[in-house]
Amino acid sequence: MTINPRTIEAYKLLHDGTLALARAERQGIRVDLDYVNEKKEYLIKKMNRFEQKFRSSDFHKHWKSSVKSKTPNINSDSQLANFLYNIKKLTPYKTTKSGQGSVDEESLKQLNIPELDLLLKKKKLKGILDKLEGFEKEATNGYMHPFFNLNTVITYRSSSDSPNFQNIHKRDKEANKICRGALFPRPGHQLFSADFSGIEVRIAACYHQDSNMINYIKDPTSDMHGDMAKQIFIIDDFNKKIHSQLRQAAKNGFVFPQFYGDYYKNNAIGICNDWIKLPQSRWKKGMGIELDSHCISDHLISKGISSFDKFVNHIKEIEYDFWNNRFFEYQKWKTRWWESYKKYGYIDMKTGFRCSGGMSRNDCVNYPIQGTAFHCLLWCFIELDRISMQENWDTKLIGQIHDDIVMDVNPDELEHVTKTIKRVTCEDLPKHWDWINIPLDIEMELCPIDGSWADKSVYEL
DNA sequence: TGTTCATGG
DNA sequence: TATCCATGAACA
Repeated sequence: MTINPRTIEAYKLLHDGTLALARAERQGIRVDLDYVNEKKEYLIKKMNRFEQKFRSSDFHKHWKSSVKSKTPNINSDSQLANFLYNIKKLTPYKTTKSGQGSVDEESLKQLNIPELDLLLKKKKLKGILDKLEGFEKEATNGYMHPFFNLNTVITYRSSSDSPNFQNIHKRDKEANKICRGALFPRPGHQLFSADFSGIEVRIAACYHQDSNMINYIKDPTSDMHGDMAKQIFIIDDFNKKIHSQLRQAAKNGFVFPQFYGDYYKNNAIGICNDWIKLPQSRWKKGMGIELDSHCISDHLISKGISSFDKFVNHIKEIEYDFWNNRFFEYQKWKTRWWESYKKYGYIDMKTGFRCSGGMSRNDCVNYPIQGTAFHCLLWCFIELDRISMQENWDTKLIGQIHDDIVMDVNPDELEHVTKTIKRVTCEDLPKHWDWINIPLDIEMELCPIDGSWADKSVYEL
């Protein structure tokens, strides 16, 4: 599969984008190396404690006795898999792509062996430590300069490396605090970010023009994920605010996987494991997350979903309804798009790139959306870079995370900068590309003056 | 070098 | 026919 620009404008987007991103790279972001060293020491000590505890356990003794000649490497996933699934003959919760028993976090948790928690905790800390060491390695004179590439990704999105600025820990609270707590603006400045809300969903709508989807986007009182949560968890009281965890479960366990081409059985498993913590194998009363004063499992059982198999079937019916009723036009677009690819051998992005060569059905409907959504951000990034130089801003663009622009802001310029960002993203961009006939929106976050990236809070214009 | 695991969108 | 895209570490 290859993607090539078909217009001068498409080529120019990458050319100008490369220049704008190069200026952000040169600017860089400040790293507090004393803080990094302090946290590294803390992490190493904590990791050692988990490791010592693990090494003194019966589990480890058994593992050690099972390997010939020397001690097992507790960092080796394949040695662990061999011990668990070949020596101890445990049943793997799931297998990897190549058919081996998996030892990822989910699989180890399912085994319910307390010692494995020690290994998992150590591994989590190791990930944080690696991130800090990456910062340290790439810092010169207290600043690091992550690269932003436009030539590495199959969909013509961007990537980042040395260090990767696009996968710094965020969701885990402790990891967020440690990793982002190492990153600062120039003295006297503030870190700031502006991210497009639901840009892929909105850009997808520019392609498929599904009327129900457009209503969801345009009507601020509507809530697609909330509606799906009501349907999935069978909540009749439509006046009641959907429990935020259930809404998240619907969003990340059903809606997005469905958009990317997943199907009901995986959704059912994912919702149970990752989101409502209801073990499929032991579906019973009093388990899963709390809903009001009782557990989600009790609620589902009371609604007739009395086993995991029934839940799978329930999700199957919801999937049918999702594509054949709720988002019927989106579904038709996917079919048309795929048929057209099979007939002509390529598909064209709204931004002037042509994707040709071998693609699966999922690739075919996902690539143009992912690429185009990023091109929206890239156009804004180029425009803001141009304006910042023209108006001689002290505020600088320093990076980008797919749908998120990151800046190092002079507090005196804050108001002008944020108004300019809002105008460029929500007005100038849709004027520049008239195929954007869906309203766009951004959310902004600001850190205190001299505060770290871990200290950001919502910023209202 | 390919696989698996973590992280992010 | 069945989850899209990346980087990076560690191991075999």
